[in-house]
Amino acid sequence: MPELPEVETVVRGLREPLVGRRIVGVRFGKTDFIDDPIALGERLPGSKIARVERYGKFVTLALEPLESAQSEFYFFIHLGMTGQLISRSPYEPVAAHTHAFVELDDGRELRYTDIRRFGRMLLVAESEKEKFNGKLGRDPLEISEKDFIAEFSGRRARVKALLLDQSVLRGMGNIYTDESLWRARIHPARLAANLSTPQLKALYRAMRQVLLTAIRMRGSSISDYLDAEGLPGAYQSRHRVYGRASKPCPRCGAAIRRIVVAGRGTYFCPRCQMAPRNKKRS
DNA sequence: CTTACGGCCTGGGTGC
DNA sequence: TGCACCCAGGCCGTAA
Repeated sequence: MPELPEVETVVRGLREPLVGRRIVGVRFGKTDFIDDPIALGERLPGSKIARVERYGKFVTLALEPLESAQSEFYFFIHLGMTGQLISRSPYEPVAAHTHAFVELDDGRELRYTDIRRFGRMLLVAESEKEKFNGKLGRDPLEISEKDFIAEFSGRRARVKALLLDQSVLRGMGNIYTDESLWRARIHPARLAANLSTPQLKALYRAMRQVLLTAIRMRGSSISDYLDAEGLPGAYQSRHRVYGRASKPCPRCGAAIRRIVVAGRGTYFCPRCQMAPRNKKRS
């Protein structure tokens, strides 16, 4: 499931095949994951891809204005849980559940495959971009330690819920949240406001370390995730708690537990990550 | 305003 | 062999 490191890996892999290319056509299969498929079909052809960027868990293609038309606009693509965005030759066989084809002027095409269709595609005009981006919080790799502490220390929500909240930090998902909390030795159900400054500093460093290492290892392939060339990542071999219920904690040997926090399956070490003192039993 | 929670979308995997 | 059910991430509505 693509989170920040996977999306970053996809974006890096798409720059070579996409930047500078002109879109010559688009074709869609099912379109229920696209905000306005008609607008996409009308506006993409003829556009030149100026930049490929990551914004939280979104891949964004910055499109130069059409010769006759107005301002720059952005093609936002969210991979959801099972989305893949892969550059292919049109002669290669088409994977099942492929629902979008973006044809390029060099004869290749960008294909979007998504088994669940929890992903999303939309066009955002330059004038709407600020408003759209305003709904998302800071990038976990760009926020300063000071701002991170300020963001968390006043909040009474569970620390895991805050890490997952895209309006607080853009890009964290279930895997990297659990891995970061384990590394920082913080129980996922702790209230953020109850964490000490040293604990918040440890969490900040753990989050950065986990994300940067995961990017270096090209993300985690635990279900359907593949990068822009169709290759899996390797970080799943470095997961310390995620998906490891009842296996030993790599640090202390205690059995990893799975609970539900913030509505998500949550893995943690009950010995390294001490439960909150006054927590309600559930 | 902040937080918690249930429901919805879809379909592969699991367990009976 | 079939099939009901669980679960995933994001988002929205509702309630406290």
